[in-house]
Amino acid sequence: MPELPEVETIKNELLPEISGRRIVRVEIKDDKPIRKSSPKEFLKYLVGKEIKGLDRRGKYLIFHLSKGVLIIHLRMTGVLLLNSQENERFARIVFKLDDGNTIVFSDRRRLGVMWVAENEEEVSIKLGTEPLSKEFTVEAFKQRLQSRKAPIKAVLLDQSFIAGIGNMYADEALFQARIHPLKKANDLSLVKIRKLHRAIITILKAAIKNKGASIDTYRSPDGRQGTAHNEFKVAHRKNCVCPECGGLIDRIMIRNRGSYFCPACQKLS
DNA sequence: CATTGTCCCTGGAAGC
DNA sequence: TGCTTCCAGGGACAAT
Repeated sequence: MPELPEVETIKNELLPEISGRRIVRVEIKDDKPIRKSSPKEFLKYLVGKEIKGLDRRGKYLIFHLSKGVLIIHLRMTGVLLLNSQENERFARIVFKLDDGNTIVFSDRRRLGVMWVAENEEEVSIKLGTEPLSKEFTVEAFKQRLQSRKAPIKAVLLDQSFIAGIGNMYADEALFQARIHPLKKANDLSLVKIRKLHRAIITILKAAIKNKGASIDTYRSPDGRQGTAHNEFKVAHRKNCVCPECGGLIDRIMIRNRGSYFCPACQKLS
């Protein structure tokens, strides 16, 4: 599932290949992903535009065009493949570039979305702090946690609180900080807040270095899997042995999301 | 505003 | 073997 490290990897790998290229054709095999305009208007907006840049904001990809932007969210099973040679059974939208390259948006479960807009403001405005930016300080983190009495796991998944963390990396960060996922956010000690702040940054950076995690269908644009999931200690490891204490990893539901943690290492009290 | 529950979506796994 | 049921979870949305 694409979270911040996966989307960052896609951005890093795609940008040098498509920068300065012009979109010459767009094939819509399935119009479900297209939002906020008709498929016809979507095509008209994109064809002829040059790709000037590519940014990530939270889990969103922002393609900067010669005029306006293309915004893509991959949700659960979306991938962007460059010149895919695979039999693309799940190809939804195909972008053809002026150098012959193609970008294929492929999405097994059809939950991914994309739309064109004048700028990225509508996305930026609703998203919280970027965890890998200078704005993400212990002080600001602590300040904002004070008004949250929900479980810390739920708060980490709130994109308006902090942008880009999803289920996998929230579980990993909480384990590294030894915090129970049900711990109330405004009940964390300063020591725990510092640990969690550090854990979020190190977990995300390590995952980017490993080109993301391929737990489900995730692939980078060259079709390869990431390796970040090989280093997961608790995420998606129910009934596996905790690498720290040898106990069993448990899984509970928090806000309808499976939360993996070590009951022995991550105490609630 | 903060919080929580429901819905979308479908292939693969699990169960019978 | 083949059918049915369940499961995964990001984010929009509504309700409280």
